[in-house]
Amino acid sequence: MSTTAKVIEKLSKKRLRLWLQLLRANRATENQLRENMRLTFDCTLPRFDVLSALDRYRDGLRMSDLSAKLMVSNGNITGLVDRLEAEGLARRISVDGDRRAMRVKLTEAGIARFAEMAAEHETWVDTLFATYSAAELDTLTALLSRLEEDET
Amino acid sequence: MSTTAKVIEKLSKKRLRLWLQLLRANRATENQLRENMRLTFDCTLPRFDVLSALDRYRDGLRMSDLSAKLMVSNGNITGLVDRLEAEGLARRISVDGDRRAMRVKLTEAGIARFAEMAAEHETWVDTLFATYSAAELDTLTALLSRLEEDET
DNA sequence: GCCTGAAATTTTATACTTGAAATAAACGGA
DNA sequence: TCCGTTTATTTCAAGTATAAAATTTCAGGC
Repeated sequence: MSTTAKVIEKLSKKRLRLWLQLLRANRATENQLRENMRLTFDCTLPRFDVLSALDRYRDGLRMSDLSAKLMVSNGNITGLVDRLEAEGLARRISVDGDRRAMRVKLTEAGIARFAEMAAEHETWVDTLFATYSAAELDTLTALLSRLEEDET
Repeated sequence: MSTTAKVIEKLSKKRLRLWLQLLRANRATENQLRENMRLTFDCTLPRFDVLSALDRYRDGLRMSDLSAKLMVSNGNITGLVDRLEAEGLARRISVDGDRRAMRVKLTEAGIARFAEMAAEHETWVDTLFATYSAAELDTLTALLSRLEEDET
């Protein structure tokens, strides 16, 4: 095998190794946060994610904005918002000028609930990512941001 | 606010930012791979993950080994192995000396099928992670491996 | 004003996932 | 041996997720 081929092969192995590591890192973190969220707030991670997006956009978000931001399917968002509405944490508001669309907003209860959750959530993340220095955090974040390009 | 408090606050924000970025990177990658896997092989990512683990351990793995390695629940593995058995790609073999346990192994068809998939999968990963240099791949992998410590 | 195609959301079927309960077998003393 | 505990797996109910089809509405050309 040529020297070039060996380098390419090695790169390929390194890429695969990184992908598996990324998967494991994500799963380990999600498993911890899921458990904390369930035990402390009787809430799931997907619901927290929706609340988090809605908290950042207090004017509300379209269903399709939510699915784009969270990178999940439309049908998935429909179900999640249904449950959050049933819990009284969010509500659908019709958009005037477009009767197809829906704007989803946090209720007052939703805002308050999310604030509690976010505070605890931050401490959990602090613990889970405690081993990283500021420089390492920046490095990791910058490198990972390259993976975001969606090519649909 | 004291200088120390500011530094802590900044670290906390950086950690949260990293976690969100990790989530997005993982989701973007999984979404791409899932689509490729479905269109090319009519297969899901979870099934591929199980096949991959079984391919590495040709002597077979216990159900509980599979759930530990893939970091998913026992019940989840039961369903996945059920489907892989129905497809003829894996089989359960009783463990002698312990009638509670099951050893799961790839069938010949499973070995062949996984080989095809793995080859294509590697090219997809090559594409998705193409922007990283060898050094960056190593850095990322090393940094992410710190998140794996399960504290159950 | 009508038609055609695109857009926003929901519905449906199926699969994945969890946590908890159930089952069954192994194990370790008294 | 018997009993209580632990271990391995499955079952179950509920929630999460996707892809594809269905609905409803919009928007532009004619």
